[in-house]
Amino acid sequence: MGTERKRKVSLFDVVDEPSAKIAKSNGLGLTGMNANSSINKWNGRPYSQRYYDILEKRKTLPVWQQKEEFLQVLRANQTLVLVGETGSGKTTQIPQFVLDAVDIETPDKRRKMMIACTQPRRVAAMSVSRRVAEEMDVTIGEEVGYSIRFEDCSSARTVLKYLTDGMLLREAMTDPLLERYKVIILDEAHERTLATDVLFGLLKEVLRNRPDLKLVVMSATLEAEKFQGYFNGAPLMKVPGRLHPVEIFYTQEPERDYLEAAIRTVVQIHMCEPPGDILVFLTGEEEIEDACRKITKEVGNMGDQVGPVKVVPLYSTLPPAMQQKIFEPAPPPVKEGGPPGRKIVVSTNIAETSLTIDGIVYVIDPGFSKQKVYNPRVRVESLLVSPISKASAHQRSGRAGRTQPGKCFRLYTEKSFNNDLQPQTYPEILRSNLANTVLILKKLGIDDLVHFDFMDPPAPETLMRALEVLNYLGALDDEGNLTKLGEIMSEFPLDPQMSKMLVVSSEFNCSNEILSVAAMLSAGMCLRLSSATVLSGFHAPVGMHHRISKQVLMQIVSVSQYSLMKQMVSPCLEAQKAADEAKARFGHIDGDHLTLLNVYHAYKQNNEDQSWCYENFINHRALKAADNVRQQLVRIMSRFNLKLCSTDFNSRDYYVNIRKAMLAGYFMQVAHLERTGHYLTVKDNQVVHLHPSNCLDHKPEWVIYNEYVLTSRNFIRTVTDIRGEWLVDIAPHYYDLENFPQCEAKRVLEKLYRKKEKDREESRNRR
DNA sequence: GAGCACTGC
Repeated sequence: MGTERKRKVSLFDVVDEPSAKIAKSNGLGLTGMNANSSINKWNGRPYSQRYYDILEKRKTLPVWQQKEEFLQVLRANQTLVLVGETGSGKTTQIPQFVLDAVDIETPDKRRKMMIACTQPRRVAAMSVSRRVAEEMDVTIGEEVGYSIRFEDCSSARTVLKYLTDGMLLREAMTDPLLERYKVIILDEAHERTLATDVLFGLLKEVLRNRPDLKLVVMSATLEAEKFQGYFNGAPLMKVPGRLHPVEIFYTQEPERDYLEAAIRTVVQIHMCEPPGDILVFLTGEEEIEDACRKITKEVGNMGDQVGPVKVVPLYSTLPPAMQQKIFEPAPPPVKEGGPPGRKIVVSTNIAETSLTIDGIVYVIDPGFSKQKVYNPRVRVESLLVSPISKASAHQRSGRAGRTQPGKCFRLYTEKSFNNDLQPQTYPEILRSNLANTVLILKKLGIDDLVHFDFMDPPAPETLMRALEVLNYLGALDDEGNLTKLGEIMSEFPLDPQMSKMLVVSSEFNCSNEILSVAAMLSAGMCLRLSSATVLSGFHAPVGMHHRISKQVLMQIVSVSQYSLMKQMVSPCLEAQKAADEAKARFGHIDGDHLTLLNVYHAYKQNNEDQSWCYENFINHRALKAADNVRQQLVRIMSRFNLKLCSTDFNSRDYYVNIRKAMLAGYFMQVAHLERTGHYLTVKDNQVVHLHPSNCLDHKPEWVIYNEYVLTSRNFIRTVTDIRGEWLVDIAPHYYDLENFPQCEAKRVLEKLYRKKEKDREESRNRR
């Protein structure tokens, strides 16, 4: 871990100084250190700077004072770019202005049209619409509503609808000209989600075909000119934010170990700075839990010369009940008149945009985050710890100024900030597997992907890969046109492989079961039931003994058990027992997919009972989510008259059919066990290892896998045993030996093809 | 035998 962090930090030019020396002068052993001298180090820096230019802000009027100007510009233009920092009130105000400005009746006066305001996140769509409904004094779901997956809170009377960007994209699939809308507002456009980027290109075309439609693009400052350029020089309006000034500090030298530096900075702030809570940005769960422990320990070591602290971790996979802790107040002084307490939140990027914590005065920004990257050559998405962008750093520092003037400590040099950080985070569309996106584009009628007007065009190789995958799946024909199958597949909110598996499952007489497997996978379930999972607590580095494996916490243990287990003195044995029991109960030796199916069946057989879940180490919340997904998938299946059916459970084919149906979707994600004892992915010939979380009791010759995870090694996770014969039966077009790299798997396949040929001849002769 | 940033449909 330590060495890895060093490697990451070296992305900023690290001074070649032994880490020991740094640790000695600035290290964690702060006891007895002169507090004031350490704080002066940053207070006295000549290069500390105020980031927000307050004078410039005064030049711009607040959003509610610019209404008339806004209405004029909107009336005169089809597209308008509106720039506003967090706290400008644009998300609630602008849609209400629009409502006043435009005639929402169709020209023939026969029906009303709506104003759509998109948000990247469900919670935002919901909470903002509620607030606006309240401001307008209407009932939510009536004139003002929202629409998110699983929940449509709108009616025939709705004129202003908040919805997620993904939802609007789905709507476009059935209503290509978005004819029910008069104005579309794309909010938080600077976040550049996949859906927002597709909507950009799509809306640009729709605007040409619908002169009556208007588009408002709302974004934070930094990329406004780019949006303006993209939308043919649309006028740009600015509204100021209402953030307090935040003072930015940089380190004089690059930090060798950002985790250590972050902890040191927390302790220094706590010793020397006035009251106010601290927010620390780190990259992932493990790092965060580690930091929390170390901070608690460090502060504890200092005794009662400093105030008490409440250290709170925050990341998305934390149960909601635990996430709530970030809103609890800082602890009171230990004794009356003693030093005040402080809340310290250690968080992933989730606190950068999705979650807002009031009362934060100090932000510590080490300059890194985990980012998704896609390698089209091996078709793998992975997470990489990378330096953040300037925009992201700006966003992070802004978190310090929500309630009062704040300070942000950047654990990198000002030179690094200026020279090394790229201005913007790469948009998601440049970092993702686009198979699903291409399928949606095709369904939207975009035939020429190469000339589609992407704001940032993806790499041609990524598009080629996506087209290739869709062609192998039968969603596109050889000319790249959407097939009937592809059309059905595009309706499922799933990856193309999974949609394919589902659509063909009726033919394998197991659609009921495949629905459950798909729902479980889609709800993010990958059960880790092996005892080794739990045992990791023992094998963890010194100081981590009391830590329970996160898999146990999140995947098989319910929320209420989480707090319980955190308090246990030696939870490892308990957790191991729990996992062993769970595995004994639900594990299926043929694979993890089937184990997921077992868990789902058991859950249903026990009437979705919460206490049953608790007793059986099942995460009730996750199962409920899976059930929700399943219902949605069933509705889509019925819409296309896809039969819901099962093989007799007592039949030998029950599991065989399920495995075959899975293969029909996942034939491109197969690995073969070589004589060396290693697995090689088929065709790509990547060496991979079965993730130790798997439930198999043997190493099958062929496996399908759901995920390819690049971490310390190349792992395939959620794997199921399949048979070589099925490959040549179910996906001969992919297992076409003419077009196959030389390898052991090829020789085995050759044999299988010969055998198949022989069998065919024999049966012919018998006739 | 290991370790999943964050969304969304």
